[in-house]
Amino acid sequence: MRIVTWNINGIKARLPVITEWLSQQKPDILCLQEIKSVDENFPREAIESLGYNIETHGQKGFNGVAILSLQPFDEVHRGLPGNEEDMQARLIEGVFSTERGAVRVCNIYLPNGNPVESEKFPYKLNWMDRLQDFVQSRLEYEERFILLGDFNLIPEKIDCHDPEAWWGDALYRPESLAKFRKLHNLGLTDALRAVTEAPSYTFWDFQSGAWRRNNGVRIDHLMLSPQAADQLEGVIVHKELRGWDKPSDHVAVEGRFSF
DNA sequence: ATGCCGGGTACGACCCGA
Repeated sequence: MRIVTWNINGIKARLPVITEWLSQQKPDILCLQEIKSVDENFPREAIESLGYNIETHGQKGFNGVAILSLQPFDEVHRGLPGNEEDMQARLIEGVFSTERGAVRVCNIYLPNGNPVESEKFPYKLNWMDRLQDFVQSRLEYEERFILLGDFNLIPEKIDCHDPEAWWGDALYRPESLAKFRKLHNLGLTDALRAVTEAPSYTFWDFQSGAWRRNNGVRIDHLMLSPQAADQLEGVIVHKELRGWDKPSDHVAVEGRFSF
């Protein structure tokens, strides 16, 4: 099974790129972040005509996540528990059947958190606390569980073209990384790091010629339960997508599994 | 280093991203 995460920075603007890429690659599951669309306006027909089932969790203007799957969904869950006041659409989870039981795919758009002095940074940290509780409860199922998406977290120095410049940013500072380590230490495997020690950026800013200068960061991740990690066959960062016409600033990251 | 880019809303700037 091929399972992909991709922050597409607006479904409306990115529809031509997405349909072209789906036609070429035909992944089993494509998880999108930043659809920037309400559910009613998601361009379902263009994607359904390629054979995909679609579940969305959108909101007006910002955020929003979706899962596209060749296989039908057994279950769908929307939203991160733990704060009834939080209206931001940043999590959708799908459960799928295989011959050997369930695969649970949880797609997240973790808050950016900048500027650090604003209310956005404590919101990020609080969101990560809630995610910690959610993932801990999910791992109790002892299933093939994949937590993937735009984490807005730079795990290590190697994941950043210019660590000194980024240090202190909400994506790369002690409070953020402490919570990321805590999540990791629940027993999750960082899929990309399980297969390579090489720098493997997933985001290049639109500004300042970041792509041309390879000034990138790795912030899009697949984190695997032990049951999923045992069946990991490889990870592909689809870097070429950043060079397409009208690209997202993020590229797709694919995990290949033997289930 | 912020808002140089790019998308969204809504139609003229302003919000947001990382």
